[in-house]
Amino acid sequence: MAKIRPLSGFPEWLPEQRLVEQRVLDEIRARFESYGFAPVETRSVEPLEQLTSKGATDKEIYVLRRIHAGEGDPDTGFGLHFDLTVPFARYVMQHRGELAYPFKRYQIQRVWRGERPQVGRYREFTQADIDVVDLDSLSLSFDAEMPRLLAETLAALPLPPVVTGINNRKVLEGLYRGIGIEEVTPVLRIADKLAKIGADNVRRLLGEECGLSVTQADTCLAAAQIRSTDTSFVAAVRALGVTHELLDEGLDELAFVMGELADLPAGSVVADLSIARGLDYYTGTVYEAVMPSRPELGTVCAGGRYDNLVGGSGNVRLPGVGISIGVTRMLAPILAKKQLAASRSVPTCVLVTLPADEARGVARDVTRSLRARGVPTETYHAPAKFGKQLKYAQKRGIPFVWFVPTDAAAPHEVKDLRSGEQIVADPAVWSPPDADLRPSIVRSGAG
RNA sequence: GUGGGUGUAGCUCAGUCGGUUAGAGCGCCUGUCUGUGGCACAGGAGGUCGCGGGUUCGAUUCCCGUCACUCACCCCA
Repeated sequence: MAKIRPLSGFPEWLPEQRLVEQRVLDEIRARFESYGFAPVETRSVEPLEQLTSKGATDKEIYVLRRIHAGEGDPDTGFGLHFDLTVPFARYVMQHRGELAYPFKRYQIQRVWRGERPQVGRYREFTQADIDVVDLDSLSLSFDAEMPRLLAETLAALPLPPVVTGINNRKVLEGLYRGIGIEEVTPVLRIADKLAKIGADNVRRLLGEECGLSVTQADTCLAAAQIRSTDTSFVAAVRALGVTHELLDEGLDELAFVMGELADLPAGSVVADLSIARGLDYYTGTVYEAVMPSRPELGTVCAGGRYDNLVGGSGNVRLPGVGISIGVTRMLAPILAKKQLAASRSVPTCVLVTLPADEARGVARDVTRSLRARGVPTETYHAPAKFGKQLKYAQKRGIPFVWFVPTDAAAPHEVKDLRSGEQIVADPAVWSPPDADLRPSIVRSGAG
């Protein structure tokens, strides 16, 4: 029998950690719904051709296979989804006649990637996605709604601050074409690495790997270094002296988005012209969010506009824009280091003690009464010394212990385990302070 | 997929220059403090030293392989 060990890249949590994750997921869902996004859940698997088309080719996909399949038998042709956007595109196509447009949906599910795990990189993790799709054309105002909702959601979470960088593919593509670059994609990839490898390396690689002239490389580098928290990036790009139709279009779009977000708290969004987002299906606005205090985590949220992901055949055209929150990436390192934990390992707020078997009836009545008032309550399972029952509550962090009377004449009492204070209480009316009703999230240590 | 590091108790780690019953701290369980927890003290459970093979009288220790974990590259939430 093999030893029981954790599986790398498949994080699991103790209850006091899972409680934090659940709270975060609840908060995200509430924010998504406050903007009117409708809930959707898709199946965990998609046909492999669905997963491998759409330009997302180099994702490591887990393939489904029956254990009793024969040696030469093919697999089932299904794979676990590696994101929520591709399944969503399939979902929209499948139900396109039944949905109301623009269709706004949110989807919070696990996804799987068969990559080598590392810090902040997992093989099974949770994403929280919002997307909007519309028929034929999609209003640019949704490009601005995404980072707004994202910023609001992240600000409400018990996590370090997150900055969302915004760019527009058309700006870079137009700019590159405007200076005579034919092969845009490899230039995008290298420019995207600016933050990681630095300006000198970007300049060198643009020359070595893309064959750019010194002036071309300098222009690309200068563009990638443009950042602004308002619309002033437009002037900075214009100053490069490049003109191209696509560039103008991209600048207009990005300026609109940044203008729409001008009221957000300072530092929550920034126009960052180095962001390219790999070579996926994005066609316009792109987003990439990072935690400045945890740069090693990399991108914690990402997304963008895709005009051709949904549809692509016939006359059906469903452009979309969306963003994905990397819940596991943001949370897992913090949970693992116990920098955030729940104040108790169980939801229980009150433990009703059981002094003797004859008291079961009374204990049950007290428990029921508390539960009816919304207080998570459990009864100790067997008559035992109070010391043992108190310890049961203590170890789980349950804040209150209820003592049923040992003789009919005596009053009920409730004890606050933290202060040690014990008071006479009426089971029909006593309630804990609101703050103690549910486990709270506690920060500890540095970070 | 490529390269480096590491595998001893639930956790963090000692240790064995190859030699009888493999250790510590924390955690866990029990008891004592006349049915009210935390503290203290006393006791206890828990390990085929990752797995397979080789060398040897003898391997947890040395060698090879393998798997797992981990770090970096690639790529990404």
